[in-house]
This record gives sequence, structure tokens and C-alpha cells, in this order.
Amino acid sequence: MADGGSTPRERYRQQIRAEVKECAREQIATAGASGLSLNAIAKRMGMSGPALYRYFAGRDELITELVRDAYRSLADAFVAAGEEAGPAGLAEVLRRWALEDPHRYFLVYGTPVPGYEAPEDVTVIAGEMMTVLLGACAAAALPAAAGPDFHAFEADLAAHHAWAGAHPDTPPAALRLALALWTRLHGVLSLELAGHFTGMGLDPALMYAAEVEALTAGE
Amino acid sequence: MADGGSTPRERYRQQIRAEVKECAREQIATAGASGLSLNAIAKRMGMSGPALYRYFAGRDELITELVRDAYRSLADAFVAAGEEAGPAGLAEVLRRWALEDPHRYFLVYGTPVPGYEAPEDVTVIAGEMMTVLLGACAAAALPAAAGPDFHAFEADLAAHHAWAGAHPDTPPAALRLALALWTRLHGVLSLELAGHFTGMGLDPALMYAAEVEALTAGE
DNA sequence: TGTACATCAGTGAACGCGCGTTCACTGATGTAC
DNA sequence: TGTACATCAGTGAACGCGCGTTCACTGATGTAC
Repeated sequence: MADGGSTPRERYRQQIRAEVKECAREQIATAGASGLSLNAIAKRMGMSGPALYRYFAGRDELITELVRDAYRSLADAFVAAGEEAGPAGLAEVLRRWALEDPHRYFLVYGTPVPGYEAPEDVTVIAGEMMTVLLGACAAAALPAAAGPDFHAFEADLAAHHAWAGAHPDTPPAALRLALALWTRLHGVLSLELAGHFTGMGLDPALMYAAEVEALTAGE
Repeated sequence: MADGGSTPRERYRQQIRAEVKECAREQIATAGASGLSLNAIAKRMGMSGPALYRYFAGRDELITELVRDAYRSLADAFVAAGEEAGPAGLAEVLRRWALEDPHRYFLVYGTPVPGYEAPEDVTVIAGEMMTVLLGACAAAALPAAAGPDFHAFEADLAAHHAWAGAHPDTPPAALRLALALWTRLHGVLSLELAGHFTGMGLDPALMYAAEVEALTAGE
């Protein structure tokens, strides 16, 4: 009992928690992650400030929860798509996830807050996502020419290999492909979402597609 | 007269302004850009809060100034290196500039603040940087194979061509190369500076070098 | 060189604000017999 | 079914804080004759 969701009271608790987080997300979209205020959230929900302390230990826990949720939703999207989606399919998943809620994207990949340390478990969640991507890249079985030549640090790749929990027989080319996808797509996405393409007369979607194509040509 | 820097008083003004900005940068490094406080800066400088209003109209102007300085220093670094540095050389300039002061990097390329709008002139400064990069890419005269194939949006490239103030005869391959460098290098850099490589057993410097090599092989 | 005036740096007090968080308390909801 | 008790949601007052910003004012620095 009390493990979650069973009793009516517990379900109510979860409902309010979700509502608080929803308000928090709206507030982040308006004032940025650093402008998040418990009192303001409470006011918008029609409650008084201290009431929220029934649901969150404090402001930091709320933010941590939002960050965790963001990682979680990205990993879930990847897992739902599955390795069958292939590298190009997962690239599309990433893009949709990012555009669906840019602030959520920045919660994960944006400017780190100096004082704040993300909880350890988000790295595990990030690993889930990476595992799917690696699997898709391994299954794609692309020619060795795809992706940049990382011969200079095969040792590094082996270490990363272990980190990502990849099958021991994942070919190095798959690791290279996965990494190149990850960094290049974030290059386009982060610049796009931060508005650095505006006024340049470029369509970021096409730019993104070109990067995907450059790495997955031949599929 | 009064155009700047000539009279002793004016020089003193500029000196204090510089000192304030230096303190502001330290504070950003400690508490993040959103935690920047005029009063805290004044205290650290041994002055009282309102004194800073002699030098800055308010908090927003200070931040705007810091953002402008960040763009300026990057553009200056590119111009100083010059087109002769080549794409690989400029990539090295970018990386050094980013690692020299990560918070400055995020001031330019980090999570945008919802309310805050960067002044128009920073886009001009960003253009200076892009012009140098474009020139270097054009001079490199690489085979058409370099960089992703952007055939899908040659029209976009032409528009960007105009935006960047490139010579009308800049080959499309140079534009593609410059754009690919820009986005890919930022992909690696932003992930690195945000700490997303930590624990992965990868050396970001090698990763970065591999991306540069992939785009400039043959130089 | 000296006097009269204008300019400007910096101070200290004050205003109003919203923040995170604590505390003692009221009412309602659930549980046990 | 009803009563007695425990649990928990939510309130309102309060604390202490630092923030941006304004205002009237003091002293020092520069300028004009």
C-alpha cells in the first residue's frame, strides 16, 4: 500500500502534482526556467503558497522533477519508436519532440545552471535513449564511409561502447554513426530553437533533413 | 568632445564600466545569467547599489552589453584569424573561444531568455563572423563532395548567400561547407560545454577534430 | 592665478515587491472498532 | 451503522531576504572668465 496511485487520496495527490507541473511548464515558457516561482504557481492554481509544500519539498525538487520528466519523455519517445524506426526515423522523433516543446528541449540540452546539479538517474534515462539509437544504427549496417572517421579514438569509442550498454558486438561504425547523429542533429536543433537561423533565409527543416541524409544515405 | 575616451572623466567612466562588466561576468559564472544582480555587483566593487546607475541605465542594459561584448569578441577572434586561417583554423578559433569562457559561449548560443530580445546589431556582428567563415570556405575550394548535400534547397542557400554578404560568385559548395561547419561544431561544443559527454568516456576534443576533418579532408 | 559656477560620482534612505520557507491552526477525509 | 480517532489538505500570518529603482543630497572634479 501507499506505493502509489492506489488509494483515492494518493490518486488525488498525483493529480495535483501533475497540475502543478503543468503550471510550472507554462510559467517556464513565459519567464524561463530561472523565473519559476512556487508562489506564482500556487496563485494561478487558486491556492495559497505554502499549500504546494504538501506536494513538493521545495522549488529545487520541482525543477528536478521537471528535468527528469523531460528526459523521461524523450526516452519514452525513442523507446516507443524502437530500433525498427532506423536512424532516420529516430532523427524525426527527436525533431518532433524538440519542436513540440522547445522549453522542454532546453531543460535537457540548454544552458546548465551553475549551482544546480542534475540527479544521477537522468543519466540512466539518457542511456535508454542512446541504447535505442545505437541499436538502430547497428541494425542499419551502413558502409564504413558513413559518418566522420573517428579512427583517432577507437579506444574512446570502446569506452563509450561499454557506457551505452551496447551489445559487445556492436560494430564501431554504428557507434560512430550514433554519435555523429546525436551531435549534428543537436547542432541544427539548438541553433534553430534559439532562433539563430531567423533572418538567414534558411529552412531549418531542410537543413536537418540534409544532415540526416548525409549520414544515412543508402538506406 | 564627449565622443568617448578623450577626457580624463570619460576614460574613468569607461574604466568603471569595464570593471562592472568584469564583476558581472564573474557573477554569471557563479549564479548563471539570470542570477545577475546590480546590487551584488556594486557590493563586490565596494560601492553602493544606486551608484551603478551612473554607468548603466539598468539591469537590462548591462545584460545587453554583455551579450553584445560576447558577440563582439567572437567576431573579433574570427576577423583576427582571417580567411587565411582556413575552415579548420577557424574551427580551432571557435573552440578556443568557447572553452576560454563557457558562460560567454552560452550568452550567445545558450538557452534564450523568453522575455529578453537581443538588440538588432548583434545580428550584424554575427554576420561579420559568418563572412570570414564563408570567405575561408570559398578559398578552400573543396570538392563538391564535402559537406552534406543540400540540393533540396539551393534557393534557400541563395537567400542566405545574400544575407551573409558573400561575394556573388561564392560557390554553393562554400556555403554548404560553412553552414555544415557552423552547425556541427556547435553540436559538439554545446553538448560538451553543457556536460553531456561526461561519463561517456569520450574526448570531446577528438570528436570535434573528427568533425573538422570530415569536412575539410583534402586540404 | 584665482574665483564662480557647472558637472558629475557616489551615498544613504526609502519604496514596493515577490521570493522561499516555517509555523500553528482549521476542516475535511479516511480508518478502526 | 455509528462513534472515536488519526491522517492529511489547505489557510493565513509571519520571517527575513534581496531585488530593481527613485530621490534628494554631499563632495569632488572640471570649466570659464
